[in-house]
Amino acid sequence: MIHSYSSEDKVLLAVDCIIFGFDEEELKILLIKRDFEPERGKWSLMGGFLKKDENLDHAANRILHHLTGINNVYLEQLYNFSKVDRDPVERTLSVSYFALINIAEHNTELTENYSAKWFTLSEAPDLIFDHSKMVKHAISRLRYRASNGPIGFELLPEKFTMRQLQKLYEAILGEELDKRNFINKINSFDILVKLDEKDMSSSRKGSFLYKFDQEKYKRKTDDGFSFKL
Amino acid sequence: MIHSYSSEDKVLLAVDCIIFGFDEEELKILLIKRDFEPERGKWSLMGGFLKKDENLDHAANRILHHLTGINNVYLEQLYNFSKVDRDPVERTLSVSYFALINIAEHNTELTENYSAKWFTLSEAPDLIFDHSKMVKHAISRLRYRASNGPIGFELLPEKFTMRQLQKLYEAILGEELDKRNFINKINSFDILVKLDEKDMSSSRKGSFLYKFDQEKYKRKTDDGFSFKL
DNA sequence: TTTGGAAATGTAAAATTCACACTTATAAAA
DNA sequence: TTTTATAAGTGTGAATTTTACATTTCCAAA
Repeated sequence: MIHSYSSEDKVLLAVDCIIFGFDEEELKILLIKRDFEPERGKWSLMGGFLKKDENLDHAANRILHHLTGINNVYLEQLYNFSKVDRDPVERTLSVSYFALINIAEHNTELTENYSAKWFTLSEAPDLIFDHSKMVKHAISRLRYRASNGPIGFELLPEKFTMRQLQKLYEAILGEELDKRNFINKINSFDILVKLDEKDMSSSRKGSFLYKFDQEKYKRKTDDGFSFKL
Repeated sequence: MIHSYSSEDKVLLAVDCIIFGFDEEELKILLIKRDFEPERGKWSLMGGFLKKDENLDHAANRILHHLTGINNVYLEQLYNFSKVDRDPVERTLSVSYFALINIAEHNTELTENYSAKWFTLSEAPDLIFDHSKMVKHAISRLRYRASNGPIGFELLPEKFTMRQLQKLYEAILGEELDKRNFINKINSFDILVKLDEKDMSSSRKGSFLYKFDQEKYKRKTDDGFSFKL
């Protein structure tokens, strides 16, 4: 039995998070303004290095918690970026993760410490290294998820209207959807509970509030059920 | 400007390849019997460590070439497996890649050197570490690719019959397909060229040979065209 | 009691997917 | 040369899914 692969090269492994939020109108991403080298003053994704006693999901959670104060967020590993000179300082690979968080729930003190800011997708500045490529990739994965089933309830308040949900999907997919078709589709998934509470803020009539039913969702996905928007 | 991230942990990064082949009947994977520690004598995926002057795609190609003698293979990065104790020798992360190769084209001398063997999916033995999980994941990605468009022409000879192509899809998807529906679908993609040559080996009538038209395919995919099987 | 405005709701046409069976071409055998 | 055996090749109608589209309902506020 051997005790190390001693002659092999070791590398630095970073984790960079594409953090999506939603403000009832537009899909946004959270970026930080670097006050450290390299590329001080430029915008980038929030990231950090993998520590030797944690796995990647753990690192992504840790990094996200640092910036937002939130734990237990939707996080999904995307891709390993590995171009040799992608980081000018030292050979570093980076695993991208995307996260979905409710903008209202994050700790603004923390984000201010990092000079972080929410940007709509179209207003987002150029990013350091290959971070812009990571964002593109994340958007396409997010769209894929959205057009293949329910996703993104993390981006809404616990109780929400169909209208809000539709707006979220429209923001993610970047296109307008038909109200009736959308509702029919969502109802066909059978993963929402209609409350008998109404939101009166948007109209005189008021619109019913719904909440996401984790149980039903779990049952469906466990049965190998495949959604499709 | 700083010159290193000196205080950060570095890790070993492996690349493991799930190598798919096809023998006109069944989908197979190529596994090696380890004659080195750890887990000598057990079956595993072909893998290797990332070197500091190469990117991951390069490493995957290198590893694949070592084992099969083939270059320029279809390779796709899958996922970074990072559980802290996944490798008992030393903290190692592994990025999985899946590859599609034509069984007939590989260098059998090389594979024999590695005591490598082709296994059908159902006959494959348990693998070391988390390699079985990697294989599962790869199969599901391959199935996804196959049910969303053309893939796997690498697994067939340059000229092939519709029957062969259908058998390949059936092997990948693990289900029988209707001949007419299959042909209609493939034709609707408009990515094959019908040759006026016939393969006489399988029937008295003989069946026309086709080849994959890289150009047409490229044009379609460039246009954001989305296939769907 | 009237009014304004978003919420809620159903249906028909179009497109896609699916299920299904007979004819044809040819080599080999008689 | 005729017959035979075998996989190749081919089209249609039913079922399902997706899309497009307009009117009525509810309620607070005036």
